Amino acid sequence: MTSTPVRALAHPLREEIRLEGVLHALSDPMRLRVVSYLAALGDQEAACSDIELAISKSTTTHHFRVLREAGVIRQIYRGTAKMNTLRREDLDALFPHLLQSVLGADAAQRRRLLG
Amino acid sequence: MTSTPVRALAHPLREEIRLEGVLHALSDPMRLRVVSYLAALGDQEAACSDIELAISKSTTTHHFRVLREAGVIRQIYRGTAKMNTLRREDLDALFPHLLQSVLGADAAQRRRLLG
DNA sequence: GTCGTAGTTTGACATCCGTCGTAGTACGTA
DNA sequence: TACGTACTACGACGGATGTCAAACTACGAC
Repeated sequence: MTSTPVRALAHPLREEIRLEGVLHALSDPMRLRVVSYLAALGDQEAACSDIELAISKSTTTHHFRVLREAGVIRQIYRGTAKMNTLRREDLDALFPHLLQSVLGADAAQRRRLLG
Repeated sequence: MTSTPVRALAHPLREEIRLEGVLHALSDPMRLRVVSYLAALGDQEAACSDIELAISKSTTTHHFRVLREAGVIRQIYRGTAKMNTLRREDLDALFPHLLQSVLGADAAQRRRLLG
């Protein structure tokens, strides 16, 4: 077979993504850090373990799933790793500038609280 | 006395407002409707009862309090009514364009799901 | 086949959340 | 003072949430 789709992951279609779900997904500090990290990578993929969150593995899994089910990130398996990317195109099409302004707000707050 | 500040309500200072709190406050459909309603009014105040939500009075009180404590709205008593306004200036200063893009996203989703 | 790495699943736990109804408080007006 | 309006406070309830530890699965490399 050519690249059997093993261990497929459920993602909402673009039209199934809901604003409330996206906002809720982004309202957790850990998840916001993940999204900010992924945004900084551009199109490059990141494994779940690439992002340093001071929480257990199972909690990490949980947060990534919330982000995926809200339609914020896309996840695919590559060997033993699970790679993540932001669904920028889908989010921008549905909610123009939303992601950008949330990321900007996050950066602003970080600067404000730590700088 | 000249306008004794009876029944004062606690509001977070601008610098106490947190992005996660704002996003969480906005991630509930009822609260998003309130914010959208207030935004449409501009600087004009609205009483809690002006907004038609199909929920009980106590739940309405709860949602307005969440919005106030997150720093999204300002509430003051005027006689028996409690008037609400968006804290646009504070939010725009902290998180430029965030409110605008969330409101735009909300409008877009409404159009998409109902139009 | 064995091992290590990466992530999942399950179950538990405390907390928070959205909701309600009932009873209560504050205020304006008659 | 009595009444109606507008909102609050309290207590309850079911369900979601964030967290963990322990046991498990999938994959690549040796």
